[in-house]
Amino acid sequence: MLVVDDEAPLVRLVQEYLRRDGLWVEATGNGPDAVQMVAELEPTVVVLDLGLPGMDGVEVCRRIRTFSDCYVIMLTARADEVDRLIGLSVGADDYVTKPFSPRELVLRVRAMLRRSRPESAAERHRHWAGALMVDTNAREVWLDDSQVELTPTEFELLSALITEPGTAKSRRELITQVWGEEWIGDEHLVDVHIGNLRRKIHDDPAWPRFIHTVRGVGYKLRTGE
Amino acid sequence: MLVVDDEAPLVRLVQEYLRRDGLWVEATGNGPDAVQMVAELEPTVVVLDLGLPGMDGVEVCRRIRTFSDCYVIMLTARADEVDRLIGLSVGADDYVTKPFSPRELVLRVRAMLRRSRPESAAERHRHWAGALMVDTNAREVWLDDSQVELTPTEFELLSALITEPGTAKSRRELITQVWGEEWIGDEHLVDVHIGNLRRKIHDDPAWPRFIHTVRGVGYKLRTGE
DNA sequence: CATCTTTGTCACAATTAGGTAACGAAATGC
DNA sequence: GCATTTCGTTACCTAATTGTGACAAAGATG
Repeated sequence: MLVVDDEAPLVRLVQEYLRRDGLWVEATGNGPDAVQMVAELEPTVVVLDLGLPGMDGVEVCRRIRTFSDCYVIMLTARADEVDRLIGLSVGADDYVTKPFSPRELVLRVRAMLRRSRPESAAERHRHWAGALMVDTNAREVWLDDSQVELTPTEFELLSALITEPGTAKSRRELITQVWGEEWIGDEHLVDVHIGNLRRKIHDDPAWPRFIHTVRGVGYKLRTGE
Repeated sequence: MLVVDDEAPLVRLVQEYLRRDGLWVEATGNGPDAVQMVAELEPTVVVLDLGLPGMDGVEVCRRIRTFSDCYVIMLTARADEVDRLIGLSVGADDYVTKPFSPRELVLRVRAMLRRSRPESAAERHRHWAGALMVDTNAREVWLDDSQVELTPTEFELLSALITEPGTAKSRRELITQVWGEEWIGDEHLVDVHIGNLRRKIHDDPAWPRFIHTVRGVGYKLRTGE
């Protein structure tokens, strides 16, 4: 995702909006740089201002089109310019006239991204530890083909352990990951939740299949059986 | 969805209406580009003006018909031309005479999209979760062979859930998808609409077939029964 | 074995989260 | 312009979740 515009405040606004949407946004203010960056970064979508200093937006778009088939959204100050652009068949995929609402732009960008990969976002985040599986997308935990119901805290705790299997995690680390950085309270709380968790996944602390106690430190989730 | 007309304001108006209806709309003002775009974008429906500069709308339609079986809606300025067109069997599927109300056009387009071959264009617009089916083109929801009437908000909410089945969605994610980025208000609103939705699809929160509550996070739509 | 430290378990009260109904405002349809 | 639908908010109720403290059990130390 690349934004090309010489008005810095506008760029910041757009960046802010798109980043909040979880997109990575690069930006530049002049045409030649833009072409260069498209070549190097291979963005999926380029938002391009028509009135750039140095190199015209139309020219930038044409150059980009010689080597890339990324989506290009043109920004233009005057509505009647859109007609001209369409007539010229510059190669842009969409047009937005200034002033525009950031929301509108975000919607268009998202529409582009949707088109670019119809079936990609469905990737799953699953972790296995022997017979135990944690699906962080569905927020489900399965043990031997049957689902285990966990509370939010228990789920986060187990996730924290299973994302780095075999690694011993201190109580403080676990608290930071599950309760957050600035949580204050007794670290003993971790023990209680580990206890509840163990009961639900039928894990015996004296003979653990999954959650092993690391004395003096904390806990670890051991891969394999 | 492609609109071909050389009157820019009209095109923008139509785009605005159709986009508000959740459709993706491309546009061009001349015939050769239109043929090109139909080939590349493979739209389900093409709205085509009869009086185009360069290439006649009839000719454009004929060319399109040589390689595509998309629906074509013809726009014509004079009502008596319609008869001539029908006589010539140009290959258009519907005719609208100018001046027309944008609403009328939207209705016709939607009718086309409803009719569109199930195995060609519509596949990505239909989502199943067991006995529940959501058709985002027709904006219809079916449950066990009978249609369920939903309000716009309910429909969007269900769509947001069913497009990523099995994935837990936070209230904020759902709000962003249904109400938009910058919506401010209580996230609890989601709960209320989920409640209404559940009643309409006969889903019991205590024993859900479709919409499952993910405590501490939000909701997810679970595929399978 | 005696003692100290660390870990596991239990019960309980406070809090939070989710479901539902009701209601006025806004939008929509006729 | 009126009737109806839809929407966002609020309030209330129930049930689940959570942190704490007390105490038992297990492990380490010498």
